[in-house]
Amino acid sequence: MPKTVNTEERRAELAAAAAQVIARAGVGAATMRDVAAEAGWTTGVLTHYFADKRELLLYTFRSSLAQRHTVRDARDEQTPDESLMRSLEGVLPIDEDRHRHWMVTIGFCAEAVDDEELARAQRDAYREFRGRIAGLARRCGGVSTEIEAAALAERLIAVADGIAVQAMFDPASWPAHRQLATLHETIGSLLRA
Amino acid sequence: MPKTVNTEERRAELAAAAAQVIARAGVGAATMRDVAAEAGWTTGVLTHYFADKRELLLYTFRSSLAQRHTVRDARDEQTPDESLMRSLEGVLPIDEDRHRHWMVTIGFCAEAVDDEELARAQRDAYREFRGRIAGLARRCGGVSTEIEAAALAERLIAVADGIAVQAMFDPASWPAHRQLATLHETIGSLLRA
Amino acid sequence: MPKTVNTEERRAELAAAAAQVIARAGVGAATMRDVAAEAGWTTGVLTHYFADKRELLLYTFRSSLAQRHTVRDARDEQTPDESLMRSLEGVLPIDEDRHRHWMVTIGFCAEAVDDEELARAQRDAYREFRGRIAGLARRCGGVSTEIEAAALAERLIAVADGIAVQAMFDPASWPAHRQLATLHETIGSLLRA
Amino acid sequence: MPKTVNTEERRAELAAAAAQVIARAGVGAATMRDVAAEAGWTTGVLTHYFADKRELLLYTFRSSLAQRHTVRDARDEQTPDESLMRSLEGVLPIDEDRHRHWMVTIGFCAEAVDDEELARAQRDAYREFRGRIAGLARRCGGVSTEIEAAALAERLIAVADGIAVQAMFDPASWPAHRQLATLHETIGSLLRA
DNA sequence: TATGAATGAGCATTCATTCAT
DNA sequence: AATGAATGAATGCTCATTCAT
Repeated sequence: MPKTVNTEERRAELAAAAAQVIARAGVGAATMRDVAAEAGWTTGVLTHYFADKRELLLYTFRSSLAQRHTVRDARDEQTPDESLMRSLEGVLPIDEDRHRHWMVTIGFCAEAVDDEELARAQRDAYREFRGRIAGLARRCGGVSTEIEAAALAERLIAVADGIAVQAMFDPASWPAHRQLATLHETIGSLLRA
Repeated sequence: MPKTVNTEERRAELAAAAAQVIARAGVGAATMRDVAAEAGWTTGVLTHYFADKRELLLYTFRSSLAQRHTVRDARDEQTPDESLMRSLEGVLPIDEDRHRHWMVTIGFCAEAVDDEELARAQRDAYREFRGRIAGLARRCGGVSTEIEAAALAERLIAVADGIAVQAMFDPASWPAHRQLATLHETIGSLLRA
Repeated sequence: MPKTVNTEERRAELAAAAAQVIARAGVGAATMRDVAAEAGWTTGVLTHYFADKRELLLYTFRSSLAQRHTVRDARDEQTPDESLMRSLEGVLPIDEDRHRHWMVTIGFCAEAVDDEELARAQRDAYREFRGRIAGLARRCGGVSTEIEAAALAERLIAVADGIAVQAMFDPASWPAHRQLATLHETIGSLLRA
Repeated sequence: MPKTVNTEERRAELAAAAAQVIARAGVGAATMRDVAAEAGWTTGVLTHYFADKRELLLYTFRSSLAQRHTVRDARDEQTPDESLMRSLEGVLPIDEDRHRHWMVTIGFCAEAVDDEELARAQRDAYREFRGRIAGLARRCGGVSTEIEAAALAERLIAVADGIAVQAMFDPASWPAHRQLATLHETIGSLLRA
């Protein structure tokens, strides 16, 4: 009986290595060799678990995304207000994981140009996140209709994303506490208005 | 008597071609050959005006940025409020030029990982823009100190960037008028609060 | 008590799969994986029964050859004239088996360059066939010496091979009945002369 | 003004190197690197003059074919009988050039499986040759119709090809003089009949 | 100034082969 | 006996870069 490997686990392991390399050196510099070496395997293993580099990248993006959701879901026993705020905080690059996820997202975005499937994956991820935030906003009260909730979600996400982008471009100006403070204040203003 | 060429003009022309290719196919797929072909020249010309690909990319980013500022500056005879709003609107990918600029920005960002000079260029661009917005915010009234103006600028930019990012990821959901409407409403809320 | 396998049968089975893949896609495209899949096994089985790909190819060639002889031998209760003609007809790619054998032969030949053992296998096969045809020619009458028989065999084989080669290169021009007619007429001329 | 290269000449030069490598080591072993090295260039040159390996192979086959025709054409001031015989002799691997051409042909044939364009190139080459031989046969007298000429051409080519194949498979048994003698005798028999 | 020929390092990918189970 | 995970060398090909003209 041959040795059997948990395929999904192995794929996740390799995707984690890919995310690491992308965060460290950029998508352009993330070669199959580098990813394999980062994971402690040879290139042959990479092609054994992923048809090609594109599939690895797609899986890495989805995996990075799923990981963030998992973290959030683990804390689900919270008030809707807390839940909403935690979800939006999850967007900010305030720790290594979230910073890495932004790197993967940017790299993925750069590769998604001219690739409909990758673009769709990104779009779907965004819509799913917007739906999630809209749902939480609804449960928080303050909006009465589905449409209002969606519009509010867009604004809230805009603020979080906007802070994240600035923090990615100018990390020195944006330590974690400033990102969080700015997020809370801006969202406070928005909800009060 | 050798033919004389306006070096800066030629560089700008080549950078425009580079921006076009990056927007169409992504940084990863933007080869020297493609850029040269897009400009109607051969690769030799590219290497004649730029030391290497990295320099071309850097110049392309700065050039794309400068072009946007030029557009804005041309309309400077406006009230401070109008000026502020126009500057923030300039961030949104609501026409081909601005969409292309975002493509260049994203591609540049993906390449800037692990390259301090590129990262600095991006950071400086951001800081310069923040300063500009803070200045306008000051002249609009409503904030009394330099520090308050900077903080407000950060929030305003966050909103504009956040909408832009969503629009880039999901263009179908974000036609120009929705981007503008959401920007105006969200910033209205912010200024009122 | 381990399962016992008839080694030779298994090797023949695998060689048949190899012949099939070579005929379908060419030697160059006949990978170990493809051959194993064609046979319904995994690559591990292939390497279990053959030391390496070269050995598989050699065995496949010999196996393909032996199969043709078996077919001929089964019809051995014939007059010498009939036997001779049937043997020469056996060269023509007029059915799937014989077409496949030519494919294997051509592929084998392409690989035999720079490989003395493979070249020898091919040479020996040819000599054995020539001897067989010479023997039949002798029994048919018309030649009196061993040497004359060998010379006649060479000519007869040349005709059959020559038709076969043309038929392989341009199958549309050479349906089975034309191959047979041309063989019979040409050999008729030769024997009459 | 840049250095200008005669593209066709360079392509022919590279194709000659490819033919050399194929004859020496087989198509399977003829790598781009080997061919480049044989020609005294780097791999980049190969891809500069040929889109890919397949195109190189196709060009090499056609080039090898054209070269043979050129040789024949150079001797065109001959009686039809001589012309016919020289053309058929041209098929035999009796010198290095013709041997190399057979190697290229066999390798090409092995690659043409599953590749309609290569197969067509080979088929067309054959038909063109048949037409040429039929034309010569007609001018020699002995056949009265177009159809008879074509049928005769097929037989003549069959004999020449058949001898060539045997000579390729068993060179030791087939020195040049034996190939020629067998060709002349067999074709003599055929024409007399 | 502009060309395009030439370089060669580097890439993703393929694949025969090994081997623990 | 059979599996399939893993290896890693080798392949075709890309492409930034150099440079003689």
